[in-house]
This record gives sequence, C-alpha cells and structure tokens, in this order.
Amino acid sequence: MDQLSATFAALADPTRRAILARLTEGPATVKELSEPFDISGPAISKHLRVLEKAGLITRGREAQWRPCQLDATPLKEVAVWAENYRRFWDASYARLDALLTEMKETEQ
Amino acid sequence: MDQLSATFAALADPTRRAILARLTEGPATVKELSEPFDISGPAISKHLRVLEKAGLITRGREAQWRPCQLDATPLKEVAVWAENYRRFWDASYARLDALLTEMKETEQ
DNA sequence: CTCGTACCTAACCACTTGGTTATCTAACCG
DNA sequence: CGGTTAGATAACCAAGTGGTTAGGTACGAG
Repeated sequence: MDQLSATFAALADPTRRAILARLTEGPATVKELSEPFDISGPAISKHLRVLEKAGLITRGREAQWRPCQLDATPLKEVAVWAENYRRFWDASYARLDALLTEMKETEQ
Repeated sequence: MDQLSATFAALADPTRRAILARLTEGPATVKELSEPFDISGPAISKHLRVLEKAGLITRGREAQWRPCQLDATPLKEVAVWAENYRRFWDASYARLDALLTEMKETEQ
C-alpha cells in the first residue's frame, strides 16, 4: 500500500481523526487517548497502530507509558493532493482557469 | 458513515483516485474509465458506486451509456480538514502560531 | 427481430477491518 | 515479594472490501 492510500485509509475512521485532533493539544498516553471513547483498550491499540503505520503519529517509551505524538507530515501530502482539485470546486478559481486556457489559445 | 469518512474511504483506493484524475479531463463512460485498468467491468462498477455514494461523481444516462462526471465538492471538505493541521507540518506557520499564542497570553 | 455493445446485479471468494474478551509483559508502589 | 496499572498480543467474530464469473437489461444497428 502506497503512502497516500495508507493516509487516506487511516483518516477514514472518525475515532482515528478524533485521536489526531486530541494530539494537536500535545502528546498523550494510550489511556488518555482512550478516555473519550466507549471502546476497549485493544481497539485503541489497533487504531494507534494504523496511525503509526501511516506515519501520522510517533510513539515514545516512558516507564510503563507509551506516549503518542502527532506527526502531520503525511497530511501535507493530503492537502497538496486535494488542492489539485480546487479549480473543480472553487468557482472563481475555475473562471481564472478558463481565462488562462483562453489566453493560451489566443496565443497560438 | 459520515460524509468525511466516506470521502476518505473512497480516496483510499489508488484505482478510484486514478478515475477521479481521469475525470478532471472531462466526463467519460464506464468503458472509457475502465480502459487503463486490468480489472473487470463489475470491479469498475463497484468503484464507481463507491465514488457516487461519496458524492465525488455524478452519473447521467445517455442511451446505453452512463457517463460519469467529477463532483469535487467533497474534496473541498478534505482540503479544509487538512488545512487545520497546516501549523503542524509548516514550520513558518508554526512560528506564527506560537507568536499569536504569546501575544494572546501577554494580552491578559 | 436479432445481434452486439454497454452496463448492471447476483453470487461467490479471500482478505481486511473494527470490535470483543482473555491473557501476557513491563514497570511502578508498598 | 505481591499488587496495581499501562499497554500489547492472541484468538475470535461480524461486517466490509476488492476482486472474480455468470447472467440479465437496455439500447442502437442492420
């Protein structure tokens, strides 16, 4: 699985997006991350492994805690990818696009 | 499944992203979309249904053809979502963020 | 009407996913 | 040492995914 696919797949789950949102406030332990959710510890562990494999979090080791930290680098790729479609949702961008196309045509 | 999750899930497959990329060049029939891939028609149909359910394409009806057209609206939500994490990958944005936080603190 | 083309649905298969419970390791605390 | 806490792993299950083949529908051409 390529990097972008892994990132999109990781982001497809609301629980994992919520975990990422929580990590914007700073590092957290597995226990802390699991607090807001009504699911078991192992389920959280699985989500964290998916996030880790996608490169969205990094994990440390402090005594019996394994603190998680956000790594947003893959999200930059997501933003860049999505931006390539901006002209298809942004009307003003679409007009600019059409104008540039027209200019290119009259040029020839 | 919420809209954003459906969109991310749809984008997690490279074949579906390739279909979207093809559709930026204009509408296409199912046959045309399946050409570049070495998979069966029904497999393409399934991908198109996923994209349709995610609101990423719309489908028409022209005789025996079912032309597909890109609808990038959900991608705007993706871009907006990702942009919220910009300060975590963009160093200069992070410095600006820190500065604003500092200003807010001294304000009080 | 018949044939070919475009496309869909149905049924099936292997694999993955998101969850569970039960069990294990590792570290701190008395 | 023994007990508690944090967390991972294993085994299992139901549901979903991505693919297949077979067969059906709808339309245009001859």
